Amino acid sequence: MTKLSLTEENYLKAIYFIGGTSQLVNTNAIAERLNTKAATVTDMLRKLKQKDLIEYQPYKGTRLKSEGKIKAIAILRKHRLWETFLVEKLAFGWEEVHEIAEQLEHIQSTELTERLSAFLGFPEFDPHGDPIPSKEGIFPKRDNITLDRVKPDSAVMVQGVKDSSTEFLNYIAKLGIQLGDQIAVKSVEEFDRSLLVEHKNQQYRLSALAAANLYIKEL
Amino acid sequence: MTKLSLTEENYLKAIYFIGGTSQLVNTNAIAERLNTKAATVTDMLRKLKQKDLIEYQPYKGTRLKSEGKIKAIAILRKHRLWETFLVEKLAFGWEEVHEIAEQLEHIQSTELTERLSAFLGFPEFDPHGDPIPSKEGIFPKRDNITLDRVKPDSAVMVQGVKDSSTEFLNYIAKLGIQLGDQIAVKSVEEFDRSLLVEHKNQQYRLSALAAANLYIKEL
DNA sequence: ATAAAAATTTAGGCAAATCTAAAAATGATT
DNA sequence: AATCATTTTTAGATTTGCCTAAATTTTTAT
Repeated sequence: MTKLSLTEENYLKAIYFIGGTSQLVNTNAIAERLNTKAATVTDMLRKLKQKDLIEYQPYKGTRLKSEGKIKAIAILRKHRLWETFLVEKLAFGWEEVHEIAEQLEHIQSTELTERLSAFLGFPEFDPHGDPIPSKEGIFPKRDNITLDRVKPDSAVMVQGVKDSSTEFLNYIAKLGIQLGDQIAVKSVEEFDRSLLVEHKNQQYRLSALAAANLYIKEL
Repeated sequence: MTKLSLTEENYLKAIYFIGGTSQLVNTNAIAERLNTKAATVTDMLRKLKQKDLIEYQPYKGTRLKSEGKIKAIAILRKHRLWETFLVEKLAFGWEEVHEIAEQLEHIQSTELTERLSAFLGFPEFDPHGDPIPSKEGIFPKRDNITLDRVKPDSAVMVQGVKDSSTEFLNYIAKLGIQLGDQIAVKSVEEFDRSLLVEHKNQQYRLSALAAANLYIKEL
């Protein structure tokens, strides 16, 4: 129930993204993700432990405790709701929204979060296709098939991206791939498992890596 | 162009609210508004002066310089746009929104601000009836205020009608409303934004639609 | 198994924003 | 014009989040 500082929230979020809700997370991994130094992370881990938000044994790593998980998931919920708002209501491109959502996710008001969710029609997935946890912290189910799992000659619809780095988003933006698009897989190259696909009446080749980062639904 | 800290922004805003764009503002007045101590304010004033955002002579008070004015007005613009969003899109009551808007006003993204404004239909007044400065920092003229933009407990004079259909003119004639009449707004109903007004020693209720079509001047 | 490498923590400091208490400047009053 | 009250600033600390450099622990490799 204690109100966390913006920095504390970002640490919880980082631990959550690296290790999820159960895996041990290294100090250096956190430092790298937050562009800070290991020594700084150690300081903060001691503080978060004292607030009972994380488990932490010096030299052994850290993981979220239940209070920490709740906080981290609540921030994620806000982040994805705001991204949905930015894309669906303000017509931002889905590559542009992350930075702004990073700020908006720290706004403190559960009332606001819930009204925003209602305004957006209680969305379960954000514009990247990532699941939006409910206010109780439950994630909606989804078929997690990626494009690289698909047999040749199948038609699929793009449901989301796994890798939401700017690089990847830019890449697929360049190809013109958007949520809801249909893609037909023509063939798969034995050698490097790259795919020959047909998309918007064009044929081109997608690397295995790119395909592995596109969530799809088979049609 | 320099990015200001949240605290610096709040100081500029406070100076703006107390002294507007030209009046000298006392250290104590700022301390009171920000619930802080005079000594703290002195420190910050020295810092803001160094950044050339304010004029400041020890013991003499402070006032905004042009850069400071621009920043303060930009924050005000964001605050009022967000309030409009919260009330009009998320159906908050207009008493509840201030605290949330205080947080949202610090989100850094001009792109976001401008798209929000567009999404709201380029509003010129917020739900309290306060003017929303343009992105160039220009305040809209108050001439075109309609009765629905007015705060409760304000007295106004009828200056004209927006809708000049026979139906509307007949309606206000039936109520006995004429140009130059004084109307006092007693309260605004949350539910449908209808107004309880006092006019010619009578109290009655006006719909939000009727109020939106009456141009008024605040007294 | 032991030394080298890597990861992590400790120690000591710095900047921002805050505070209290004391000193200084201003202004108001006789 | 001298004093007293008020306002403001200065001085010295504190907290938070961050840093570098040195010390320590863990892991890896000979």
